[in-house]
This record gives sequence, structure tokens and C-alpha cells, in this order.
Amino acid sequence: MMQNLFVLVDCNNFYVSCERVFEPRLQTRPVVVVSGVGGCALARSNEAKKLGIMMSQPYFEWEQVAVKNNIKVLTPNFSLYADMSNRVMRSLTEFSEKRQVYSIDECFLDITYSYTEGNLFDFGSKIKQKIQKEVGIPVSVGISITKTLAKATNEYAKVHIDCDDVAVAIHKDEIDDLLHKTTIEDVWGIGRQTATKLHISGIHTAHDFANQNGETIQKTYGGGFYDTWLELRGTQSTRDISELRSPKRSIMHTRTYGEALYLFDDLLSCVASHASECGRRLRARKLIASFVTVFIKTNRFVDRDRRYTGEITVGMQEPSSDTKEISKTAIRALRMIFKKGYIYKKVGLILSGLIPESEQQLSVIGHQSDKRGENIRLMKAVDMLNDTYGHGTIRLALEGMNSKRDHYQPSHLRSLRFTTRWDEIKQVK
DNA sequence: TCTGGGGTCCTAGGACCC
DNA sequence: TCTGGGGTCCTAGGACCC
Repeated sequence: MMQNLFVLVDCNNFYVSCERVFEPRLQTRPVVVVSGVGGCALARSNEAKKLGIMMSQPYFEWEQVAVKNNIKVLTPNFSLYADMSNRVMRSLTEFSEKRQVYSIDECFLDITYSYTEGNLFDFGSKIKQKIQKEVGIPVSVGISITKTLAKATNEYAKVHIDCDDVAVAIHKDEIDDLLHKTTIEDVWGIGRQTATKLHISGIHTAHDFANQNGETIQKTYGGGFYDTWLELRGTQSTRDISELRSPKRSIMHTRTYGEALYLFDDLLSCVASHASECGRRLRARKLIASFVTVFIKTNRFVDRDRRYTGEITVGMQEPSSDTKEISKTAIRALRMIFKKGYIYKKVGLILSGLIPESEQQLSVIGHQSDKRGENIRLMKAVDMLNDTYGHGTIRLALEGMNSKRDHYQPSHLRSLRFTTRWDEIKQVK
């Protein structure tokens, strides 16, 4: 039987690396990209990691460290990252036709059939060099016989400096060694909760886990973990790994607000602006939605008796991408979950039951479908104007005009959109 | 004072059917 | 006086990922 071969290419400290491509002065300085002003750490340069800043750690906990060590703190520039990601992924097509873009900074290549001869380590190095040269982003490469093992191999390459960011684990002894050196929480698919349970059972490494009884794993931890168990043992699981993954299942927009929201009307304008944003993304993908989920949450760090989460999913009258319909449904949902007396911090909206626009049922005849045609033209006009003149130029009256809750992205900490905006292109003096 | 946002999948339990 | 069992679908919530 032929052995499968998977490559995982993972960009190192991706957001930070993108920033450094366009601002070489940041090359030697510790850099952290945070989720927003006063937010959590999303990406850290190696220097910042060494200073002890943890992933997702809130800014106020490391503010002192940042000041003392002259850390450059940036808010994210997602249009830049998305564009850089596309460049990386495009460069990778040369190495395999079977490619799965797993996230903005990770890509699996299935080279089972395309890879014929030569040293796999050299193959990995070639990938690394090409991406560095063409895009300027440093990557790590892990190669093994299942995707879960390729993930672990990649992690190994990142941690062990002598690997030079490339590692291969194909033969039994190599895989055994890898499993011994991989702690259980570093296994792909095993998070904090499960890791805690496993530690209690005396399972501390990937090797311990792989040597459990499969049936016990399935019974105790569930089917998802059985897949992980199989993959660590070198058997490809049934998890779908093809490029042709199912299309998007949901679209969501959520926000944590700086100020306290306690009136129904406060939440109403949040929900309305989420509806607009979700509608815009929906239309950009030429989809219509069947269900709207609304949730409202109080501060999760507050005492239990002051905490509340309301969440409900409501069907649309008919699937649609019309912001007004989405908003109407969302407000109906909000009425069902709103409780007076709580201080809300987070409001979100999720659209699901997504269907291609082209499959819309023409359910109603007469004036209603005329009206629908009118609405579709209206939404197109709104999207066009907002694309041209900026988000929020045209919005629903409910979203409010002068609200502090406007979708204001503080841009003074954000780098320029070098690759997607002519007026922000990098200038050479 | 301060603690992100956008996703997917699995499971348990209830409703309902035959 | 007794009160099956299997299957499916839906929902809420949890766990995990980046």
C-alpha cells in the first residue's frame, strides 16, 4: 500500500511578518499585533514571545513590559494580511495540485502522488526559500504521513532551532520520536479541556495518547478524538481533506463594546448594524440566508449573578440577502431574548442556512416579487456606494447616525494598506 | 478602567414517528 | 396493571481551531 504524504506550510508569526515586509525597521524590534486598542495579542514576533507575552493575553497585563522593552504594538491590517496570504497560497500551487488552504496562514499540500523522488527535507527547504524570496514571508514546513502528524512535525520544526524551520517524520522511528516530544496539548484537535482530562488519566504526550486503546478513546472522549488517535498512529482518518470543502455554512459579525449597553434601544442599533454588515458579506458571496441567530452577552468576567447570555435562532420569512429583511428578523429575535436589568457588553449576529442566490425560490407571484426585484436593486446600489465611499456611508436609520458604537476602526495604529490601496502604496524617498 | 472575532463540528437530550 | 424500541430530526451548548 502506498503511504500518504502531507506537507503543512505554516507562516511564522504571520501578521507580524506581513508588517515587517513593509516596515523593515521592525525587523529587529519586538512587535505585537493586538485585536484592537486595549485588546488581546493576536500575533507576536519571536522577541515578544521571549518577553513572555502569551497568545490572546490582554494588553493591560503586559503594558509595562511593552513600554519597558519598546515593543511596537499594532492593530490588525486585515486587507494587507489577506492579500499577502493570497500571494503565499499562489506560490504554493507549484508544489502540488492538491492544495488545501486551511487558514489565512496555513496550507496543506497532498504530495502522495506528485512527489516522486529526492530528499524530502530538501523539498521542504525549497518551499521555504521560494516563499521567502517571492513574498518575503518566513514559513515553517512539516512533512509526514497524516495531516495531524504533519501539524506536529511543523510545530517541531518551529520549536527546534537546529531544524531551520523544516522537519520530516516518515519512518516509524522518526514518528515515534516526534510523538514522544509532542506534549498532549500541542496535538491538533486537543484543547485545554481535553488536555486536563487526559493529564488526570496519566496521558501527557502524543505518544501516551497514541498508545491508548482506540475503543476507550472513542467512548471516553468522542468520535472527533478517535480521528486524532488514528492520525497519530499513521492512519489517515475519514476527515475530509480535499480542496473541495463544503461552502461556507455561516456568516457572523460580533462585537464587544467599550461602554455598557443596558437599554433595548442600545442593543437594537447594534443588532441593526450587524445585520447590515452580515448582509453586505452575504451579497458579496452571492448567497441568501434562511436563519438569523442573535446573541447578547454580559461581561463574562463579572460575578455569576450578573451574567446572562441570551441566544436564539429565528427563521426568515423566506431566504434573502436583503438587509431590511435580515434586520427585521433579527429584531424579532432580540425581543425574544432581551432581559432588562443586565449590562450587556457583547452583541452578535449569525446568518445560517446559506443558499446560492441562484437557487432562490420564486415563491410569491405578483407585486411581492416586483417588490423583491426593487429591493435587490436597492441593495446593489447601497453596496456600490459603500464600496466607493467607505463603510457606513449609507445605512439603516436604526443603526443610528452619531452613535459611539459606529464601526470605527482606530487606524492610527494600523499600518497602511500597501498592496490594496493606491493612495497608501509604499513610497521610496 | 482594561480581557477579539470568525468559524466548524460533535454531543446530548427532547420531540416525534412508526 | 402494564407502558417498547429504533430511527430521525432539531436544538442548545460545548470544544476546538486560527
